[in-house]
Amino acid sequence: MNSRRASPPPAGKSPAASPSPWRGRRRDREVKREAVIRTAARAFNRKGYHNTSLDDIAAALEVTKPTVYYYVTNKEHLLFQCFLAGVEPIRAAFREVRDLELPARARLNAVLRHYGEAVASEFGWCMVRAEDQDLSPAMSRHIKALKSEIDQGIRRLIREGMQDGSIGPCDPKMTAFALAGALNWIAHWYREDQSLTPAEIAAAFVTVFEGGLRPRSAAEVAIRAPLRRRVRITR
Amino acid sequence: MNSRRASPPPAGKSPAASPSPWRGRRRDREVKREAVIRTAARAFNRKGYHNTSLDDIAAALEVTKPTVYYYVTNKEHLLFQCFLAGVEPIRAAFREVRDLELPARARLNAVLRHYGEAVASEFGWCMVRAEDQDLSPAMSRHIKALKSEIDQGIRRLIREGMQDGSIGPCDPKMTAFALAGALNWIAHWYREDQSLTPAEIAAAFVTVFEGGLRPRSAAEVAIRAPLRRRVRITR
DNA sequence: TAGAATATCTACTCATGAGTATGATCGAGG
DNA sequence: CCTCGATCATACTCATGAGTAGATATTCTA
Repeated sequence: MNSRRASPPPAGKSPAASPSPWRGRRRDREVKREAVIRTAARAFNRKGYHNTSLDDIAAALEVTKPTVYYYVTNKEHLLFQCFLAGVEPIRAAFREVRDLELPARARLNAVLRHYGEAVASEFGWCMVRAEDQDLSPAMSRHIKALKSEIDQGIRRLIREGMQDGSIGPCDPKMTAFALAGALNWIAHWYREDQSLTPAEIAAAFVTVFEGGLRPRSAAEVAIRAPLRRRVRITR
Repeated sequence: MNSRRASPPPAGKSPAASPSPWRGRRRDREVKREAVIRTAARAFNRKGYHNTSLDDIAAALEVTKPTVYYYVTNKEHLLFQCFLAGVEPIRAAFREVRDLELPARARLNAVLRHYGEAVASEFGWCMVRAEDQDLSPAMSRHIKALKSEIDQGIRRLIREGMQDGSIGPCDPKMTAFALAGALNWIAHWYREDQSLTPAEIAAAFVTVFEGGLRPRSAAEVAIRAPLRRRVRITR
């Protein structure tokens, strides 16, 4: 019922930032394979995994479905590849930061910034939303392991921060969940609201995480707070 | 390829906390309708919207598909009803808190606590994950409006908090996104990790939001921080 | 107790979409 | 310039799952 192939080749529909390496069939295998992944990621991002058919992806690449299958084994692997493309920068961030001579909070912030940018990237949605429900047990395990690695990495940095004093006392597990959750959620709204760049968003979030809601001087609250508001104590 | 239907009626699979009102056919229309919704929510929560067929839901209720259709118009409406069941407590929280004579931060915290509990509830997943991609334009608009209402409510409380001094200066929009995102994400991991009750989680999160990462006295950091860590400045 | 609702089931239709069998075609090396 | 393998398309198969048509059974009411 909906979009199915656009016969006239350059119909000017999707600007297609990368003009797709399918113009004549030279052997740039790897390039094409990556184009498939990226195109799939974009489609998943826009319409969701289950609402995207491999015909859709093929059409976006101006080829047919068997061609797509020539580059990936099946839809599930395709999602998995998108996931990998999404997490890799995050794992890289951990590696980059691992040996820096900085207090743990600074290292954590750096990781979180990269994390946020990754989530706002093309592959962010796939990474964040790759659910075990849609995957075979094997893939599910694999993905879960990678996610867990990241989670543990964050917790470790939090613990280190509590030790070196750069992070206040807190529950590492819950705090890690809160931080990662806030960042993961970017994938849900960034599509609609691109008023900031990924880097700006990541920076803004880190600022929020840093300070929390409480004003710097706790005294100030007591002075100015309870004066206004209509009455009626509910219930 | 994976799990599909359990033929033997009471195979003792899901304990079914509520023993389903289908025992003889008295007219408890509304009760049954709600049972359908709740059962659907549980199924969506466990296997995802797209991996749950109406046959599955019917089987869980020990009836057949047409019976389910007797109570809901279609799958989409079913998801929508689950969504409504999920958001309603949150909207109620805003109403409850609206006229309290408390600093805005306290009111915000109360809302966030209810929010967190709602997300960890049976309907949390449906509420959080009801995507416009899976819904008709009309429903999508409706859901988006409700989500926006909540978002705006949080932003307003943040702004009020900045005015009455109970909340430190920040960007209300980004802060609201961060808070809501962290809470929304609970729906993703609470299924697997139920080591805490929803109330405990909500409380823990609010604590994190309150203080942020920075230690209470900023001075302490400078003293203890930069002493340890192996070398190698990456890149 | 005879309809009239109300509630549920059996047995379909129909569209979609993943995945494939098989054959055409292109481009490069001999 | 001819063959062989790498690419790609046509034209399928097949399972699944949403939604429905048309009984049938049960309860309520007059």
